[in-house]
Amino acid sequence: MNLNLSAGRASGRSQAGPNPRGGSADDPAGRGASSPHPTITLLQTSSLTSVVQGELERMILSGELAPGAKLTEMALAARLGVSRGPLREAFRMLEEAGLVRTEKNRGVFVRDIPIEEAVEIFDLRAAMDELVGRRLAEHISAPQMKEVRGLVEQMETAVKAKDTYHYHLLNLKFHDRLVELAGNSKLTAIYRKLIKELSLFRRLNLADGWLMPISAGEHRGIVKAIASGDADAAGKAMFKHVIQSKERTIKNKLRQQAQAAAAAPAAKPRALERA
Amino acid sequence: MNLNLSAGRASGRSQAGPNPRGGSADDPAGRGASSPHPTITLLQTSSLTSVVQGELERMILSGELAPGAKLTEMALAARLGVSRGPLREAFRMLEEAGLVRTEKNRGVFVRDIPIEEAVEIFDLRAAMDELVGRRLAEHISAPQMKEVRGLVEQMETAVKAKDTYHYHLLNLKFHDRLVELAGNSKLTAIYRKLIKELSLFRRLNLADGWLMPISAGEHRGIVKAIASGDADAAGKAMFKHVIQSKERTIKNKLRQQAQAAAAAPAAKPRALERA
DNA sequence: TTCTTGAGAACTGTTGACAATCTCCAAAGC
DNA sequence: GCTTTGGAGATTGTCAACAGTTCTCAAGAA
Repeated sequence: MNLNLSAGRASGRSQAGPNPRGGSADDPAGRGASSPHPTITLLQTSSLTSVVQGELERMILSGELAPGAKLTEMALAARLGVSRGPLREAFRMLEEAGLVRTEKNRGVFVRDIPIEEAVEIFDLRAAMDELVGRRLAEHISAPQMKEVRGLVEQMETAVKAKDTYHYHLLNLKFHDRLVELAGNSKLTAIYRKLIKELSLFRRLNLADGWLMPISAGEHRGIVKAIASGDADAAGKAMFKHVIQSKERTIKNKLRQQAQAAAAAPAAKPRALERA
Repeated sequence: MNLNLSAGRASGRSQAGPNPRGGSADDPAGRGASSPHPTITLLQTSSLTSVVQGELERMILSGELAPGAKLTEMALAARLGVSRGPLREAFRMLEEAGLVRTEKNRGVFVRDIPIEEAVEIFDLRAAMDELVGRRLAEHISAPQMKEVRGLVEQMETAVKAKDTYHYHLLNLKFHDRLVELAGNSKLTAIYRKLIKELSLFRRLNLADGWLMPISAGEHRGIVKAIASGDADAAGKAMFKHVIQSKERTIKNKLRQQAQAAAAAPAAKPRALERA
């Protein structure tokens, strides 16, 4: 759960503290008495906008707010225990981050990443990861190398256990850590932004067991290339891995969509679309 | 209702407001039907927040609001003829876009890109442009090739005329167009965001004539590599060009900073920093 | 039946006001 | 003289209310 994927606020300190584990059962009518989320009451002094932004982002990335869902201002404001002002400011941040889209006078919706955009993101990520591979081959330290190898071993354990969920988390962590170790904070920030957007696409198909061994094998190749110090080889290994990951993901998605279409031929698949 | 952006209040000097139209052509809403009058579509798609965001972005990128400058809510709201709400929403967008930074209870400031971050941006841009070069070598069409060659020739004309200003504009256009022609909209969007941030760094030193011929020569090499259809060569040419551009820019900046420091030895260089 | 129409509800866009916090400056204390 | 303290002014954070637009849905007409 504690992937290091939190988006730090540029200003001031990023909120640390206990993980908000909220069973949002309360339906608040009155304001100020007790907020439904402990994080908010705890940080009333801190900027509500930033807390709301983080909470909305968590809800979106966890799937609690699914792609296409409408985010009604009044309902969300009541649920989070804030007024519409900070909420709207948070919307603007999420919009700029690519997680929601706004239609004037109609509302804010969780963005639905089309397959074409996912392809673009993968291609872009491949170029970025190629840079990462090169950099790491040149600059990685021994303890860092050991850490990365540890992640690969954990992943191989997950493969043997057919534990797709943990493999997924470890895979995210592995790549995130590699990018981080490349030492370019701008690259890291944009990489994470892209991963967040991709998660809006991958939602349906994060678990697909038979792909794990292939992916895991590529990871071992990446680590080997980095360890060899051959910048070009490491870059190419990263690039190819992302591209192949793209092809696997896309193919998988198409197959799932076809299955879904076959299973429910007449049912309306998505009623919220507007061309 | 009233989009009057003139300074109506008596605070400070009354200055005729800049024309709100124009600005960035971001129009993500894109309703399908074509409206009979452009004014109608304008009102349908643009909220005050989006107009203010565009106007602030224009002011920042043009240097009217310099890096480090404080953006006081009330003053700006009065100057733009809107209330603080839309202004604050625009602030959040600009913050996420990396153009301003926010300090809680203290205000919003135009961001000052440190030299380390500029280096990171250049390195990232190099990786992205390498992808651009590869893609173009594989997919560019004949008319597109002709258009790009035209831009290079215009730049060479500017070099001969020692017209640094137009060379700068053409250079931006050249690279922007190449990225656009690569056909990856996500890549294009992020590239442009990076360029905007970089402009906050380059502000001081966009005009430095003697570098023009070198840069122009590299452009010709890039075009040649793309035309040859050799993806690897084109990618490498783009990558190297950006890296060399980075080194020229950084070296130039350091030299200028040293000059400035020598000219004003005792003056406090930056009083606004707070760790 | 099917399409149009219009009133009411629901929602978003915008504004002004109140509360909390920070900044600045002068007066008091060492 | 130097530091501390306290209060006024200025600025930001948040909220509630008003205004304008879109949506819903039932009634009426073709």
